Amino acid sequence: MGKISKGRQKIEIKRIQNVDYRQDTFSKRRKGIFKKASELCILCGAEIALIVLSPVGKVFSFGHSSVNSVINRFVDRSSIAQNNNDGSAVRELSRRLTEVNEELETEKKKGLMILDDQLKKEKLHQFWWEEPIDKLDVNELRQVMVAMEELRKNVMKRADQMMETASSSSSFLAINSVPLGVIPARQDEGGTTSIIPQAGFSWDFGFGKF
Amino acid sequence: MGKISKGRQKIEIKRIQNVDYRQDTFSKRRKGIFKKASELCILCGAEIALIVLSPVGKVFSFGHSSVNSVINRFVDRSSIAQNNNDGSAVRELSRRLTEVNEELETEKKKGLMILDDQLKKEKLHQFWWEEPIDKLDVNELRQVMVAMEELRKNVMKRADQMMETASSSSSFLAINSVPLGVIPARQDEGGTTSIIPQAGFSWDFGFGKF
DNA sequence: CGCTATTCATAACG
DNA sequence: CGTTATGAATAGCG
Repeated sequence: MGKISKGRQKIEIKRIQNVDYRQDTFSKRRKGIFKKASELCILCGAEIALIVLSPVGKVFSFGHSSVNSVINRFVDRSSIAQNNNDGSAVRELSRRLTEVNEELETEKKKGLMILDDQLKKEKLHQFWWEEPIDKLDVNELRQVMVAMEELRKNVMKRADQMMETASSSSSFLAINSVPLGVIPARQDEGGTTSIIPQAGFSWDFGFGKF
Repeated sequence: MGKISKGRQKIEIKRIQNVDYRQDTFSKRRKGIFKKASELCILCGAEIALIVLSPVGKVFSFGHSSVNSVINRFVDRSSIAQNNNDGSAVRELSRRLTEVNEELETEKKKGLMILDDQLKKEKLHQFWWEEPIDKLDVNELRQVMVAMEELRKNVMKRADQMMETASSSSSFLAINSVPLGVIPARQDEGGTTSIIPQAGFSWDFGFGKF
């Protein structure tokens, strides 16, 4: 009866060469980081947008409140210096319009959704959230809404199942497609003399700690 | 000589009420999640966009390769066909914007009222759900990640420094600000009936594990 | 994937 | 913010 396992071992942070091992690690860590993200949101009321593109092109995202919301704000902030002259203002306006329209639509559907839920609250599991006064809102979804009994724990578990199991059904595709609201950005050429060397990493911390 | 510290204690994942404690936690965890993100990139060659908006509005972001790159792909289909730019058009746009915005507000309030009712019926808790979505772009997501070990360390180190002392220098902002610009969209068939949550939490996992 | 043994991340404190 | 004692996340395997 020796050790059943060597247990966790220290690893060097470098690309994992073995494909299988790499995928396994990807799954585990992806799960972990999403959990961290959600916890940060809940604990500190921060807004987060996390998008992970697996090496094979799968897209995973998490956001509070909504990935788009965070991204939009991120983009707005970054594009301020851009729209001064020419028709950029128009584009910006147009963009906002589309954005808001999109949101309106969502909002409407959401309203209907909520009402509908109330009627058949028996079957569907509805979840609650607390959050003092902030932007309370419900997301709309058109698919299997899996309830998560326990707090985050089960959430993660569920999410994982989803990720692991979910064998696609083309029918979903038509329904949930594009997250609208942001216009593809201009070529990101870091005319910026970034301290951060290439490698394609980019960091952006504002001032202050919070 | 009792214990010098109780050490880490288990905490409930709920909004931290104490402001100071919350900020401290925010800083620590933010640092942690960014580290996790970078590690995931390096270990598995994944591309990540992580944007964190502190409860106070500060923006922190991390991305590989570049936040924009990931975001763009995430929202790629959201292009808007928009070209003309004469005054009348602007006015019209502006008018509609206001119009839609008002409707949005109404809709939101309505939704909130309904939601509020719903919430009163049940015990408040978390509000979680997951949503399926289509595979944004199953195309080539070439995972070109030339992990540079040396560099990585420097980056992390640098990042840490920035996170720790971000308040000191204002030069960082100028240097690392993401050069995002709005660009006239290109035509897109669209046909996208997107149902993207605008608030609350949203999850989006593609199908499959990777 | 599930199970352990370990390394890591951090809640409490000072 | 730096330490310290613990709770968590996970690398290595089955």
